[in-house]
Amino acid sequence: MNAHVLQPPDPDRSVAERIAEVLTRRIVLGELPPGHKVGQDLVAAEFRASHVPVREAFRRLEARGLLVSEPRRGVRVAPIAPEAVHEVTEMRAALEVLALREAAEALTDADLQEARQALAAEEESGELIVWEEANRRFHRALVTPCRMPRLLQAIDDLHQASARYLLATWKSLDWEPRSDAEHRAILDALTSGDVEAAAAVLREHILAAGRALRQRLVALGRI
Amino acid sequence: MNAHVLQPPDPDRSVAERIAEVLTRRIVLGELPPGHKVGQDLVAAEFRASHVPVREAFRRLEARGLLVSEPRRGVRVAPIAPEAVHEVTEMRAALEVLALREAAEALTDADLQEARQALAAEEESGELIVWEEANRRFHRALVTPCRMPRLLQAIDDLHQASARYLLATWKSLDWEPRSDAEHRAILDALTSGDVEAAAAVLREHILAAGRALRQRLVALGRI
DNA sequence: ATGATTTTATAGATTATCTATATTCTATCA
DNA sequence: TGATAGAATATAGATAATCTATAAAATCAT
Repeated sequence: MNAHVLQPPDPDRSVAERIAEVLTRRIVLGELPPGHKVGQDLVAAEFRASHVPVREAFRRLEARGLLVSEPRRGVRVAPIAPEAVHEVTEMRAALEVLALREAAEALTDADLQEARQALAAEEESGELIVWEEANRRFHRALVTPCRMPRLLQAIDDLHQASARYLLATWKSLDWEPRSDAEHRAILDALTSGDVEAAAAVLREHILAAGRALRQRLVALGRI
Repeated sequence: MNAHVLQPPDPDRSVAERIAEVLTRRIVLGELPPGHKVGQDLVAAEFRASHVPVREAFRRLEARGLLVSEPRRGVRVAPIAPEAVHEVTEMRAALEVLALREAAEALTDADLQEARQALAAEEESGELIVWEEANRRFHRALVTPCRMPRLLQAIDDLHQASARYLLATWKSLDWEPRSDAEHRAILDALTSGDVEAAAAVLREHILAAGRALRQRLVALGRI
């Protein structure tokens, strides 16, 4: 019996991969809140799958820091704590700056064009989730040319965590479109070939965004 | 039937975790060479386990970069390439420096004492593998106090990769004990409270070791 | 009401079985 | 003889039914 009613069959991707993908999206979007218990049998039933690929998907998300697993007690959606925001922010700053420096010499006009388009998409976006997608596109355009798969994967994982913190903290309601002046400054520096200036702005940009997020999160905690 | 003949039963750790641990050790030590095909049924038979926890162990090691998985073709031990050495080296430099800076204010005399003991163990070691263990102890002592679990996990994973590259490149035969002057310089800087100097030396130390490793690996490739 | 005890639900794992694909072996033909 | 198409085999990925141990919930006795 072919089991994949909801998802397209797609023989090139394993069931575990597809489950991991859907669960990732739900966690990042906040549909599954922090601390939420994710029962393997429930997920298996939903995806018309057995518990084996579900457990494999759990292991993937655990490695990415989206799920936490307690022995004999199953898995839960990772909590959102100010310390974790700080951690992810600092790691992003360190690794994205590294990636940008490594990408710089390989950076083509097409890459810069992609970043410009992402920036335009940010400025057009009226909704947080749309802005966040463009934001990720922008950052990714700058680092992808470094061609370091392990580094890029680590940055992607951290970005996912960041996006989750952002969406959980600023609900679309009270979010207002931001100027993205820093993104523009990074692009200008890169266009004029000043990689170090771009790296410095990128670093401060990530840290500032992290600080804002952390403050807001602490404030929410006090309410 | 209780299945655990070789490993102690230990109900607190899952079968998957124990398999992952043993496979990790084998890959790091080079007992399983790069490119080696790891058959799930073979591993399952060896551990007297079913293929389910074996696959979970595979997912863990895949996330750590020790295994690579091709759909429908199973998993292989990750290759060792000069580009990967460069990548891991740069990531380690970035993240360990971050961790050291964050750890600095929490660094106790006990931590420094542990680092000193590790340094002594390095200098006493006549064998590469013993030295490597002490080396990891040293680096870990400096970063652990930062209390950032995600960062520490990432550093640990990178260290494992580094250790694998080191052991694969310098077979114990042609390795000679090294002075570890840089480790001593880091310790001296920290003892005198100069965190920035320690961070600078740590960074250069990691990068220099990475360069040496990479050069040797490229040379081996040319033979 | 509360603490101890039973019940229930479920995580983790096994075993047998199934399908699809990669690989290997073999036989055929140029 | 050598390349290649096709059959046979091995195995990855997955299912389903079942089992044990434990954590959580419900029940009962005090």
